[in-house]
Order: sequence, then structure tokens, then C-alpha cells
Amino acid sequence: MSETTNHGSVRDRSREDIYDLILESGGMTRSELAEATGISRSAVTSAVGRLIREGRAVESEPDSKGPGSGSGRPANRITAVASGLPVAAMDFGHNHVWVAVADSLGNALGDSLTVIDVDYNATEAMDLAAAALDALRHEHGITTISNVVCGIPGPVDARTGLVKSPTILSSWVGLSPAQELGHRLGAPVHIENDAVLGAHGELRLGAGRHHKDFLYIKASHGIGAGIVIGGKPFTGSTGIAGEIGHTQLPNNTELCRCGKRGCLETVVSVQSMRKQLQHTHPHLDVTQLDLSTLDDAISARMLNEAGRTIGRVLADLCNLINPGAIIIGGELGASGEALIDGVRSSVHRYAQPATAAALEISAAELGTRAELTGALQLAAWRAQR
Amino acid sequence: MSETTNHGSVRDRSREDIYDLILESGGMTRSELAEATGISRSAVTSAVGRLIREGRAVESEPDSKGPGSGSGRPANRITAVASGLPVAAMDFGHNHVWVAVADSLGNALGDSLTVIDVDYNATEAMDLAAAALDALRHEHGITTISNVVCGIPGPVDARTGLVKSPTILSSWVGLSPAQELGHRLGAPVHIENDAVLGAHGELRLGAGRHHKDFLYIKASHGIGAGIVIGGKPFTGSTGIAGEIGHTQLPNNTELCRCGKRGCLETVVSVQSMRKQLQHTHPHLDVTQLDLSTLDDAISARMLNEAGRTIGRVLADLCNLINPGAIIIGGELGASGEALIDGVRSSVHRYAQPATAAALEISAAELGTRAELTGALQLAAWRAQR
DNA sequence: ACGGTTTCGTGCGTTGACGGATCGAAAGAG
DNA sequence: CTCTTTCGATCCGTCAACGCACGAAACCGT
Repeated sequence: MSETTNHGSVRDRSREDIYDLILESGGMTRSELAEATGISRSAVTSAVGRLIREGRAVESEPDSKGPGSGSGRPANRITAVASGLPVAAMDFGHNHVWVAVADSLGNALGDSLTVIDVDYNATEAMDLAAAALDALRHEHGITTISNVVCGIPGPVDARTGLVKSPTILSSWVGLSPAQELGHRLGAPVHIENDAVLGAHGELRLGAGRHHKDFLYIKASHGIGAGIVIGGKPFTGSTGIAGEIGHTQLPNNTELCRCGKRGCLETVVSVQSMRKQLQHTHPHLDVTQLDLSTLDDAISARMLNEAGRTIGRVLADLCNLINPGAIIIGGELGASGEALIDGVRSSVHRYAQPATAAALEISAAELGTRAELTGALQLAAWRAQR
Repeated sequence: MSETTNHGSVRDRSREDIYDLILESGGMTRSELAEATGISRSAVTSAVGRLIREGRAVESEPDSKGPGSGSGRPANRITAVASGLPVAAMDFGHNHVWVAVADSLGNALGDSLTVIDVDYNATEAMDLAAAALDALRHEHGITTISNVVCGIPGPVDARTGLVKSPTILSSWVGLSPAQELGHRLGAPVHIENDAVLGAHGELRLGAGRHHKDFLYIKASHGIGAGIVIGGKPFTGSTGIAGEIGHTQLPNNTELCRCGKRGCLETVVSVQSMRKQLQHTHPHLDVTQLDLSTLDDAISARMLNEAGRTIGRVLADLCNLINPGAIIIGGELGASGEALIDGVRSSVHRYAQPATAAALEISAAELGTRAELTGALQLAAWRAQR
């Protein structure tokens, strides 16, 4: 069953398959392509030849020569070339907007971070983001952008493009940021949950590269999950999968903004960490504190405990979908090994032994840039459709 | 990306795609095939012509004629023909073995149910199952079986084929039933978790036909889940996804066979229902009672409460994967609307509103035959590889 | 009753992708 | 320096896919 969007005819399917492969892997030899696609080397050669003639790919030098690299003639590496228009990405957080531009393959050219209260006024935040992107465009001499992907820390309905409740950005609920930003930028804008984008980034360029099925957890001001199944991001039947921040914890009655009590987000979040730090470290200014700079035993224990709380929720979810990895991103994921260790110990304690044994738990390789990177990758991919 | 197992070359890919489509859908017109595959009608015609010449498909009469059926020439329906060897299935339960034979398309020819204590002695149960299948074969004049799929109510490691712990069948843990049954039957045997098979059955012939993403819950002596994502069963990175029976419930300390306390299975299962019924209905013999025959208010309330307990666990899982449907199977799923209503009310209460709104919750259309039917379907599919 | 419309099925010529075979090129191994 | 191994390029026979045109089989309106 060809799930690919047959743009045109099926005759070019193999060539597009090959192009997708060299695009996603970032360089393969003809033999590897023949192996991966199952078509003959001669067919691969002709397809690659056409891609090169069309300027969509280039042939680079063989990477490893010299004794010990195996006998036989070394293979040349085929690489995709950035021939199309640049793309852009936006990452809206609780109190920042992070915008970036990239070439048509999604390789970042530059980015700029603006600190504002994004939640206070959605329209103003979007104006500011559009202005920041304009400035970045001029800085890099870019006139036209073909595609923009924009991450929102909340559920996005895939059919309507509307921001659903509950989300960190309560003033955004019911808005259609794709339309509004599309007007401002004059380019097609796709809105996506930020955890899904983080999963995308780690899948292509991070800790998820060697996993077919994994969970990406964005643990920041809220907690969301991005799911990768079979090597592809999965967003559910209506696009709002991954809403794990409002799982109810036993023995916890704190009121959540979603109206329920005892949600995971009320216990584990950047805000709650800062609140606790204010008690344990009264001399610190915690309002803009980078959690990864902490290295004392007390905060390590605090972060470890936060990780254990997350891990308890993740354990049940892992029993359901049996992932190959869990990748923790967001500010809490970047805070250090203490939190990751907490997740590990809790998952191993509460999940089925066989499930836990097959599970790698790690921090996001791309750190807090995972969402932005994934958005650029997704924008580059979407620009070619 | 061609995920299909390229058996041979890619030149026949479209024809095999078409064959898979008419196989899984059970009859499509040429135009529908052209629409679904994206290739032209003339190419479909030639591929279909070759399938018919090869005896793998037949052309049946147009299904709906007469006024009101839309104008234009009615389309003929292309159906796959059972040309290969028959297949078989086995469904091991807590105290029964259910075996069946089907033609090469998975259409059931006959089945037989044997009541024994399957858990007591795994080897004996397999001997008995093999004997029952042999009897069924002779009854239908079948000499050779090409493929057998066998359902087990417990986790099955996809790589090793071993039964993992915890499972209802504790004496089976560590065994490799695929090998043992393969010796007895002289045919390739594939072992699969029974909830996965139930999901397969409902996906092809039941309530999952019109859903791409759903959860099938087998609620019987244990509780397991089968996951369908993107129209395909998903079994996790090591094949043991769906183990939701040992999710810990708050405020519940009953000891479970898995060693933990407060597992879902200890509260909701056929055994616990029977135990409760023994108290409320002292005159009944509950040991072999069919739960679907109950129609009094007391047992309805009891089943409703059981449904609510299941629903509470499912709510968190739905927030993660945002499925389009939940299908409840097993003996408890077939017990009536009271339990289903309990699941509904609990999911709507504890899941995110947007997630719950996009969710259809229903009983398995195939009832307790879902697992057996799915096993036959899967066996037919596997026989063609 | 009879065209008009719509949709389905099919035959045909052209295109070009696939697969197999062959040969040369570029490296390492002995 | 020769042998082996692997990769790349080329040629050619085959055949799937496309587009188009035409006929077939139904419904619909007058």
C-alpha cells in the first residue's frame, strides 16, 4: 500500500523514494540505495543520474579510503542539494518566541530568540514573531520563504488547525494561528504541537535516529509527548495525541488550570521547580534561572524526584505501546542526568520488566533546540509537496 | 518508502498492491482501485486482467443496479479467489482451546471449542489443540494447511517467539509454542498475543473497519489491549505492547499474580465478576455462567462499575494516543451495554474533552469470536508471503 | 421511445523505468 | 605487479504505466 501522496504519477515513485532516502539519511551510496529500495543498481544509477541532472542531488567524494576500509572500489556518496526556497520555523513557548530560517533541506541558517510573555496577548505575540522572522530574513538576504512550521505548546486539532484546551497558552484557545501567521508572512504556515516537533527533530538528527518507535517527552512549563511509530510521527486520529500532562497522580490534590486536581503538570514543571528552588536556595534569583547550571546535591535530589514522578506516569504508557526509547526534552530534559535517572528508576520499577528491559531512556541530544530543529526539518519536508 | 516486503522485484508492486486491496477490502471496483492506488484505470484494468488470468481474482456482477443507484454504467466488483491452501487458527484461553480452519482468504470453514484447564499443563494443552485441529481437518477433507496463527492471552516477544511474564498462563512462560506446535502440525505456526488478534479481526471484519487508529480491549480473565495505528496492528518495538492489565489503580491493595498490588486485572476480570455474583446471586452456579445472559439490575450495576474502572485506565491512554475508537471484546465486552456504558462515562469524565469527543466506544462486533477471526485473517495474509 | 449524460471497460501507441549482462575503473591484498 | 573485490557506466530487451479515444451499459429527462 503506497501511503505516499502520489503527486503526479506512480512512474516517478522509485526516484522520489530514492530522493527521500538521501534526504532523510543525509548521504547514501548507490549500492546502499539499491539495497534499501530493493531495485537494481542499474535502475538506481539511472534515477540518481536524473536527480543529478535536475540539480536535486550531487555526488561527493568517497568518504573513507585507505587500508582497512575493506577491499574493492570505494563508493561515492550521493547527497541532496538545497535547490529550493528557504524555509522557516517558529517555536512559541510560555515566555519566548524562537524563530529560525533554514535552506530548503532544513539546515539551519540562523535563529533569534525573543523573550516576551507569549500568553498575555496572542495577537501581539504573533506580530512580534512575524517581525522577528522578517528581521532574520533580511539579515540572511532571503526574499521568499516557501514554508513555515510553527510549534505551539498545546494540542492542535489536525483537521481545523485550532488550538484546543487545555494549554499553557490559554489566550490562544480557539485561535487559528495558521491563518493569522499566514497573512502576516505571506507563506503557508503549518501549526503543530511542539512535542511532536521535538520528536521530529530527535527522529531525524538526535537520539531517535536509530529507533523506529519512541516517545519524546517535552518537559518544560507543561508536559507533552510526541509519539514516533514505525519511524513516522503519529499525532492521533484528530491530531491531539500526546496530552499526558493532565494525567492524575494519586495522593495529590493541587488544582490545575485544566480544572482537575492532581495533574502531573502541577507537580512537575519549570514553575514548580523554581518555586521549590526558591525555598531551598533563598539567595538565588530563580525567575530566569537556567536549571542545567545547578550542580548541588539538593537540587539534584529535587530534579531526581521530579523525574521519578514523570517516570511513574510513563511506565503505564510504556506498557501500552512498548517503545524502544524515551527521549526527555524541554528545559527539564536538559537539566542534567539527575532527572533522567529519576525517570529511569521509576520506569523500571513500575513498568513490566520485559518492557523496561527493551527501553533506552535518555535526554534529548538536541537539547532545547529539538523543537526548533524538528520544525525546520518538517518545513523542509512539507515544502517539497 | 516501500515498507512492503519486496518479494522479487518492484515491477509487480502495483499488481500486488491491487491484490492486497481487494483481499483486505473484500471486493472493489476498478475505478475504486484506480482511485486508491493513484494509477490510471487502464493500468488497473491490465493488472486486474492479469490477476484474473492467473486465477487469483474473479469479476462478479455489479452489486447495486436500479434507479437511485446513480447514473452511469455500474461497475463490476473484483474479488479475490481462494486459490491457495487452507489456513488454521488456535485461540488459547484460560480454560479453553478454540481451533478453526479457513480457506486461503481467511473465510472460516469450521471451528471447534474444547474446554480444558489450559494453564495446568502447557504441553498437554498443545497436544489437545493439535488433536482438535487434526479432527477438524479430516472433517473438512483438508490434507495440508499452509499456515497457522495461534493466540495466547499473554505477551509474546516478537523476536524470540517466547511467552513472557506476566500472563494468565503461568506454566507457559518461557516456552516457544511456535516451535512446539509447528512440530505437531507440520506447518509454520505464528504466535501472537490474543488482543492483537482481536484487534486484527475487528479491523478487517468488525467495528474497526472504518477507523484508522483504535484500541481493542480484550477483557476476559485478564485485560489486554491490541493497538491499531494507521490501519495496521502495532505490537511495539519488541512485540509486547498492550500490557495494560497491570496498571495500578489508586486505593486498591489486592495482590496480583504479577507480584504487585492493586492491578486492574485483580479488580476487573471474569473471575472477580463471578466472585461478586456469588455473593449477590447465591442460588446461581457461577462457575460456567455466561455473563451476557444476566439481565437484572444488580448485575448490570456491577458490570457498569467494572466498565468504569476500565475506563479510568483507558482515559489516560487515550490522552496519549488519541484513538478514533475503543472496541471492547472478550467475555466482559460481550456481556452487554451496561459495561460499555461504564467505560463511556468514565472515559468522558477522565480524558481530555477534545479527546473523548473524537472517540467511539463500542462492544466488539464479532463478540468473543474476534480473536479467532483475526487469527484466521492473519494466517491467510501470512500464507501469501 | 429516444437521445443526452454519466460512468465504466478496453484497445492501442508511446514513453521510460526496470533488470540483467557486460565492461572498465578504482581501490586493497598478497 | 597481479589478483580480487567492489563500484560505476552503458546498452538493450521487456514490460508497466500513461493518455487518449471509443464502445458499452446504465440512468435521466422530455
